[in-house]
Amino acid sequence: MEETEGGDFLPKGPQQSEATPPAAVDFPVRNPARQLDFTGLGDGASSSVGLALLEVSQPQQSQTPSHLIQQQQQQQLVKPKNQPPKPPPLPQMPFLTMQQAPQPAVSSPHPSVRPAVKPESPRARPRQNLAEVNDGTPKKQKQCNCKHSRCLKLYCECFASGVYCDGCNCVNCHNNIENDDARREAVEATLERNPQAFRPKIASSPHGARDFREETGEGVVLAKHNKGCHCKKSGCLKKYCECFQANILCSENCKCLDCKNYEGSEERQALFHGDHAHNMAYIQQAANAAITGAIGSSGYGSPPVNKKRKGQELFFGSTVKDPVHKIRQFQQADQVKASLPSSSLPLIPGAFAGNALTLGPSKFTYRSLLAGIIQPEDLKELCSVLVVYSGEAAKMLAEERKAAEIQAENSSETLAASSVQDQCQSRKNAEAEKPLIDDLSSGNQAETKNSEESTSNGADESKGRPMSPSTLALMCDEQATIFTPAASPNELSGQSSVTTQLLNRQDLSGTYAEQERIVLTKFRDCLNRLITSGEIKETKYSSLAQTESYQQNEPTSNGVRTDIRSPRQPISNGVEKLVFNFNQPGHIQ
DNA sequence: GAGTTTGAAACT
DNA sequence: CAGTTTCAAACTC
Repeated sequence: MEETEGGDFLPKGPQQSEATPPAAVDFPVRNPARQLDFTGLGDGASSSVGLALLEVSQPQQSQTPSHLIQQQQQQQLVKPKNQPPKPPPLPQMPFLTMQQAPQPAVSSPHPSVRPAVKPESPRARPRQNLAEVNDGTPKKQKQCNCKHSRCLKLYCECFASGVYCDGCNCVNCHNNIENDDARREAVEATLERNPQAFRPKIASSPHGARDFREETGEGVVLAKHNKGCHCKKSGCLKKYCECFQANILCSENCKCLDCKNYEGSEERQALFHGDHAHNMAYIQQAANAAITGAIGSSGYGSPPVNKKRKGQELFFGSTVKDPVHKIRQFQQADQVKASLPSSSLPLIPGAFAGNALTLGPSKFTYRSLLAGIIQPEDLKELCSVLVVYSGEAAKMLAEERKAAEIQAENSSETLAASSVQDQCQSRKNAEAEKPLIDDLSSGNQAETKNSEESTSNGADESKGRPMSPSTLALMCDEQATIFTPAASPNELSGQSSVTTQLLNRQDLSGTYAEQERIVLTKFRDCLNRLITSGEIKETKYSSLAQTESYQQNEPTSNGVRTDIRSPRQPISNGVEKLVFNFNQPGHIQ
């Protein structure tokens, strides 16, 4: 394992950039410092390996940059214990310095979850100044501590990086000039086993960009591990994991178990911002997701950014280990789908969606059909709607009671009063609808706005987080206490007799019950519609899934593509439809 | 700083 | 190719 200094999450080595053609990076470029140049060797060159190297393109001392010489001189000075002073590097073993090195594609300020600097021997310190990353963070060349490998196996980070040991704490080191023959042999053997052994492990994404999430401050790096990790116990959230260590998300290349190193992972985010409030929010999110399985991650303020996602998830995969986890992965998938250029995608519908590049055989995941349907704004809206319904119901019922009283007082006009009551109720129903329509109308506007904002630059947590059911319930209760007294004209009518008070109390109780009934009825309707949305989605994806198997080689084929929509888009949202239905007068009972 | 855990690399 | 061993870094105490 290599450790980048500063505890920052700099990748192990420079990312292979687009500027570096694959053919040129068959050998290591990842740690340029004192790095041997394998350029000139192709994949098939392992037999001739010898570290041939820079001499091909960068011959000899005469062209050795002064800073290289300087470093070489320093190497002599700081050579590890039990190593005799090195002679100047042989021509065949040219070095690169950090200055020459391509900057890591990932220089993200990984929030320090670990102490910054690996303890190093005093002798090693002078080298620190040699390597700087562009952000000013000292880039210390790591020192290995190999004891049994002679630093001639890939176990040795120095060797794996293609650099001589320098200032390391290794024992019986052969990764040096003095043991160049042995080293060459080791390199040959290594390349023989794996011609790509010295290739950088981390490859930039085709998009070559990275994204910095304002929300978390974490850099979301669009790169991936060429081989992928195979972590089993670390959740890919420790530096044991090469992906995590390189500050990249696990990819379809990985074969890790219980991976939490994917975009949208609560564990990962918690690790990054460690903020208590956020943690609580994530706990809430996880809990909600576990309970409902229906709320898109975007609903919790996770901005839709370009993301790599963990493995491909086949929608109807059968190997679900952790539903919540998998849901999150799918949420990530949605976001990826939404943000990636369409031309790069085969555009797998809905929950199948994912970057074509991420399609692989290993990750089967289930995602709720309802995922993404409900957005946080929708929940807020729903809450507001229910509150308003509650209030309006109270008013309406109070009116009814009042009318009934009047009717009772005028017993001789019983039949007529009945008619009045009906009229009153009809009128109240109409009035009750009106503010709802207004409210929902504005709500929808707000939703649209929020969606746009979320889509463009990330979610606004302050307004993006949905309320938990308990919060919603509390809110409704609170609102009820506000609305109901005001909505009970009897209380204000001046009738103060005991009989009247008792009657009012009974009325109040009945009003509460009626309020509750109406609100719950509306909520039930809402849930029913949500279920319907899920069923529709299921039907659609089922058919598309079948289509997909025939069209996978035609990424832009029409049928699939036109049906793919971001969950935020109205047609697949379902919530919008649901909200409109709330406005239908007939639904008030 | 010692011991343990972890996962890549090496080996069978 | 899968399972096991070796190794060194990461991590814990």
